[in-house]
Formats: sequence, C-alpha cells, structure tokens
Amino acid sequence: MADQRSRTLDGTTADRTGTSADRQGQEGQGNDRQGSDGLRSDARRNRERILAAAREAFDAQGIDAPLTAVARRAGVGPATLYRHFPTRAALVTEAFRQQLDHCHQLIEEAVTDPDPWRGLCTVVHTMTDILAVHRGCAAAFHTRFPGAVDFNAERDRAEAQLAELVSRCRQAGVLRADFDLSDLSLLFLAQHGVAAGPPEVALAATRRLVGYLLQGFRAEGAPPLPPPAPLRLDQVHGVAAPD
Amino acid sequence: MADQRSRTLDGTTADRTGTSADRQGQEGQGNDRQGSDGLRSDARRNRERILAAAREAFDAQGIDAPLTAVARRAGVGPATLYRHFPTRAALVTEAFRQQLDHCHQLIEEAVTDPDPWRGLCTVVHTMTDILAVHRGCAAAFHTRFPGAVDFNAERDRAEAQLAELVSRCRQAGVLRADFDLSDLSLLFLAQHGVAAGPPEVALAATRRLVGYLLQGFRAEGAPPLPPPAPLRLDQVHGVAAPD
DNA sequence: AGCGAAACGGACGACACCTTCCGTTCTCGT
DNA sequence: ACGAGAACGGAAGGTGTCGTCCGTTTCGCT
Repeated sequence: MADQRSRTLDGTTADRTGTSADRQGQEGQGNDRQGSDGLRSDARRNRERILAAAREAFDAQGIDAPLTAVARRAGVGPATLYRHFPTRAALVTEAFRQQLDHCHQLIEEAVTDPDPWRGLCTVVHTMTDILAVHRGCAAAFHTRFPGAVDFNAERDRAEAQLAELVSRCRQAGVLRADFDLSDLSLLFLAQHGVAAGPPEVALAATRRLVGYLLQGFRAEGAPPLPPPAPLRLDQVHGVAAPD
Repeated sequence: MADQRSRTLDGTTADRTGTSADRQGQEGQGNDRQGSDGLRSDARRNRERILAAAREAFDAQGIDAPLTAVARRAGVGPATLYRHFPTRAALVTEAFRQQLDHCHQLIEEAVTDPDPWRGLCTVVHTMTDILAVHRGCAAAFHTRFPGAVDFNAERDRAEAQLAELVSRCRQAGVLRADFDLSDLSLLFLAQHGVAAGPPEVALAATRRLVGYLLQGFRAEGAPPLPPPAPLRLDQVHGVAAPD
C-alpha cells in the first residue's frame, strides 16, 4: 500500500477510516502533530460520536437507517459523516467492528478449548445472543460488502477456524456424521429470521431456536432423519448483500 | 388427495378491490350489467395483469418493490394500479391470496388426518417449500397488515387449527412434552431467515433446516436439553409489519 | 351507431434520502 | 497570538418513489 497520509480529502479514506490493526504502531513517521491516529481532536471526537449514533440507529431502525438520521443523532452535518465514512459499508463495518472483533476472539478461544463441543456451544450461544440484541450487528455480520477486503478476510479466517472446530467435534463423535459446516451458517441465518422483533423477544426466540438446533446437531440420539444435501458455503454467503 | 377447491377461490375473491372502493358514492343503483364481479372487461383484465406482475416483482425484488415497477411490468399506468389496490397491503394480500388459501386448505386437511404427526409434517414441509420459493408470498405470510381484517382473520383461524393439530400430536405422544405452539412460528420465522438467497438455494436450505427442527420437535429421542421459555404467539406476530 | 359512464395513463407536485459544494469555524504548531 | 489548513455544516442539486389530478380512451348498454 502506498503512503496513506491524510493529504487529499477528496481521496477520502486516505485518513484510515478503515483498519483496526494499527493502534500505536508505525504511523508516527511523517507527522505526529495530532493524535496517534493522525486525526485532529475535533475530528476524532466527531468520529466517535458518529459511530455511537450509527450503532444506535442501526440497532433501532435496521442497517438501512438513513445516514442523515445518523448524522443528526450524532450532532454533526451530513458532510462530516461522509467525510469520515464515504460509504454505508464503511460506516457499518466500523460501527460494529468491536462486536465483530469480540466474535472473532470468541472463536479464537473456542478453537483451543480441549472440549470442542463445549467450545462450539459457547461460540454459538454467545454469538447468537449478541446478534439477537444488536440488529445492526447482525446485519453487518450477514452482509458481505464487495469492497471491504480486510473485513471479508477476517470473516474467512473465522470461518476456517470454525471449520477446524467442527472437524474436531466430528472426530470426537459429538456431532452427527452428516453434519456439515454449512449447517452452522444455516443456524446463524435462521437466528436472523427469528430476531426481527424487539430485543427481549429476539433474545428469547434466539435461545429457544438455538437450543433446538444444537440439540439436533448432536450425534447422541442421532436418529433416523437425514436432512437433504447440505448447502455450499458460498451459497449461503452474502444473502443480504446491498444493492 | 386434494380436490381442486382452491381453483374456485381465485374467481370468488374479486368482489372488492380493497377497503376503500367507494370513490364517488354512486353505489346502490344496482347496475349489475357487467360481469358478476361488477367490473368492466378491461378493468378485470388489467386487474389480473397487475396481480401477476405483482407476484413476479415481489418474488424477485421483495415485498418492497416499487409499485411503479409493478405497474410498468403490468403494462398499465400507476393510476390504474392505485385504483384497483389503494394500498400496498391490499395489493400484496390479493396477489398472494391464492397461495395463502392453498396453505389454509393444507392446514384444513391436515387437521383431519388420522395421523396427526404426519399431518403436521405435511403442512410444515409443503408450506415451507412454498414460502422458500415465493419470497413475496413469504413476506405476505409474515406481515400482519393493520387494516386487512379478513386476511388477519384467516390467519387466526389457521393458527387455531394448527393449535388443534399440535394438541393432538402431543396427546399422541409424538411431540416432546415441552413443545409449544409458538415453536411452529419459530420454525416459520427461522425458515424465512434461511430463504434470502436465490430460489434453489432457499429451497435446499429450507429443507435442511426444517429437517433439523422437525426432528427436534419429536418426543422420540427427547433428550436432556430443554430450550428456554417459549415465546408468546403475539410476540412473534407482525415482526415485519410495514409502517 | 351513439351516448354516458367507467376506466385508463401521462404528467405532476410532494417528499425522503443521498451526495457534494463551498463559505465558515476551529485546531495546532510556531 | 497568529496563521495555515484541517475540519465543519448548511444548503442545494439529484434521484427515485409515492400518490393524485385530469383530459382521453374504451366499454357496454340501448
């Protein structure tokens, strides 16, 4: 990547509206005049306000909430919002990066759990609880943005780790033989369908549904019924892609 | 097997275009000169064209497809569409009345099945298949329109019949003891979440999910895990109600 | 054929949201 | 304190959908 100085604003994202990786890293070279992230104090304050407002608005009104409303809620003008986040995808991604990072961390931990089934259950329960309560986060989770390469990369990584976890579960014999990795995606999508109501309802519905499904995934009773052919993962991706 | 009663329904439903069919208050003059539905031939033709176009558009673009697009697809002007269907709800309701009637008929038959479990499975499988393929129909199914009294009444009736069926299943001991009627709604909502993709994918995902869930509903293995408290039905209704 | 009324559809105003322009305000290093 | 320029936000242009008005066309009865 070329030099990413916040030089030309029309170049927009040049001032790193994106990645989370560099916190106190290497950007001190050229100008450390302002904060460690190279933003002026008022800019940084507005950025946080916008993100908080976006979380509220997206959770309340869905991921399609008008950006004007987000800006108003944040107490900034529309232009400021667009300056920080040139696209809706950028805003959504950043707004829920914390929760999504949390999810990824969960997966990271679960994959090292000596009891793979416990690890899997923990991941699923925790993640679905989060998704149930934060509608916007759920939308971000289920939406695959064409441009956001790093975001998608994280997703793929998480998926690979889940695959590893599932594989270990199957080896341990706790998952039914015909379980497929895509069944996990199925679970998350199903949860999404069940979580359309107000948060409390969404949470209750989610927990009951997940209870049924995790039960169904177990080898234990592994009774007759074989569900039809599993989906391919790429079929289940990006089902709610914008545009 | 099913007699073809549903065929007669699409003809009988054309009595009223909607709740506010009174334009000029010129009723009561008893002019039944035109067809039995009181519509002129071109009006009836356009009405059918609009309904067909609506089904296509709603299935393809979702229930929020612009009405202008529906009108264009039908080859009529926007005014004609609004004249026949004053609100979006009226159009959606009429467009999918046939499929919804089919669903109701299915339930009607299943409730008399001597084997209640088979009846329940048939209903669930058939309905979810329909909902998977017809996105607009699914939206109509999951949306509770404030004004459409008759439509909601049918829904309630179907629900009561399903309750009866479930009750018989539980008495027969084929449903786990802690099964709740709302779990059926849960299933339909979950299916909705899984069916966002293209039809083939939606169908495959639906069938697999329903396989898992019906399996989970059975008393047979009825293994340890008790899902959390069930939802109240009214909580699960109208989750996607339009403004 | 002719007439009255029903039905049609192009066009229009209203509205919400998106996105950018540009003059103004504020920050930060000197 | 001061100046350069980064950042701000009001306002305006653009787009798409809604819902309706009104002159024109088509139907069906006599």
